Amino acid sequence: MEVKLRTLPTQVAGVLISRIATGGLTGGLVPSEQQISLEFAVSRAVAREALKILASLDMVDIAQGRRVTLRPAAEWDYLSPLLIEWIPDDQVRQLLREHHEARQIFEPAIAVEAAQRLTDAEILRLGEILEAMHQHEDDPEAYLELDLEFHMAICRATQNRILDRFMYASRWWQSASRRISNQAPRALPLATLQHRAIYEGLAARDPKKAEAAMREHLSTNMMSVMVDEVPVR
Amino acid sequence: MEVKLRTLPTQVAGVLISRIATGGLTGGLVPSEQQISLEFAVSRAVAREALKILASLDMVDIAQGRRVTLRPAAEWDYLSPLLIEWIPDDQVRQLLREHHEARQIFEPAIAVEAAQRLTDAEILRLGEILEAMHQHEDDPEAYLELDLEFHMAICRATQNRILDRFMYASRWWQSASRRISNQAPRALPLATLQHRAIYEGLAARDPKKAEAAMREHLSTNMMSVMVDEVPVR
DNA sequence: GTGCATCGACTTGTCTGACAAGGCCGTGCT
DNA sequence: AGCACGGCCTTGTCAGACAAGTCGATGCAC
Repeated sequence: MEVKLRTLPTQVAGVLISRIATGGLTGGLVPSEQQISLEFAVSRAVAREALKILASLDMVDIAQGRRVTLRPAAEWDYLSPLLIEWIPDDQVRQLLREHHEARQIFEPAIAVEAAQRLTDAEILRLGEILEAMHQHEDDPEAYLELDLEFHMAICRATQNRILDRFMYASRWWQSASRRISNQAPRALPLATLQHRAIYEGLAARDPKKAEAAMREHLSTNMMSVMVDEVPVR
Repeated sequence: MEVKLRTLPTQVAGVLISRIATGGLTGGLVPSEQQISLEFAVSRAVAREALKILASLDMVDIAQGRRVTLRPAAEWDYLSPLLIEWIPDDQVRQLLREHHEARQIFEPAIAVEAAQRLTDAEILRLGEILEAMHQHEDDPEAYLELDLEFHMAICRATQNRILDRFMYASRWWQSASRRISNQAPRALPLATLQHRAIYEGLAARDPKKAEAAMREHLSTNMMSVMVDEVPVR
């Protein structure tokens, strides 16, 4: 019995991604639609969609008449789960650190903005999520979902769609980061305490307090993320 | 004579985007591949690719058997030029402000990180760009390119691919923002002065000085971006 | 009446083959 | 040496077909 996990183009794109990311391209050339079609025994339509996926990750350029060209690795979309899934573990580990550094930059700033703008309804909602987190401290997966929702809700309260987009686009890294830090002993109850501190700063509409609580929370997570022994996925 | 500006799927996607963004969908339902194919007189393959584009903007969900469903507007990719191009001007104007706010958060932080990490070669390169900017103060388009390159180079120096991605992904907004602020009288020579200050902070590897110069630069730009009369594109 | 299985209509996924349109490069002419 | 042309390869678009999955309505059994 065969389980169909993904569509064909996604699978093909995955192989191409890993081949590109590890430098396994014949002559450094991205294969053409026809070459892909032949090698993977799929129709040209599927090969075509696979290449479109690579293009959407900013990994290649596609133009009529010209063959598909590789783009600089510095510009690839390292926020996409599909890309992350197919690059080597050590790169993922390093990216995880980089993401955490980025998070330390904008999450405290987001807390500051949110503290100045959030509505009573949003405060109420945060309180609910916080309570639910407390209730689910024995269920890591449920806790993780609530944790993400908590941080997203704060970001949403900034009324800034650009910040929101950054946050949303990086949610794979947010999940990965928490999955790791939640492995520490008594991590969940401690996290609840820290989230409560953030909540209180926000509920008091005190930017400084919210920011400080957020920094405190992030520095706890950092320790887990920096450890090399933990599997990244 | 007809000029072909874009591929067919892109054009169709554009119309669908504007229809979705302005609430002009019949019954709130995203049309199916066949409906699109009939309405726009294109093949199903083109209709299909158009929908894939919408999906890549996080505007819709696609799954076999189910018809295409609309996703919440809060999660759309407001960094994509294609999406921006097809939403109303007042939204673009508002998003421009939001982008500037986001920029005020991470660009100073990037300056801090860069000041601690950049190599001699990178300092040299920044100096070259700065000099080129000075030379092109009478050519707004060329100046804009150099300006973007200057800021990208600083971000690149942080050695953080997540930050880099944010910066790269938001380059449409970076361009738009500068195109506006460069309309002010004597904007370019003033900008060169401010960039020189940033450069000097970085070259001295002085995080505080680089950060302060960056903030100064951003606050000048802010004034232009906040003015309502200037066309956003 | 309620619950469930079945069927049919509709949707997206994949395949095949064909031609159009555009870019690249070597040939051969000037 | 330079340029125009033409073949070859590439991506873009079209058409029609069948597979596979979802959803709701129908109708049967209880």
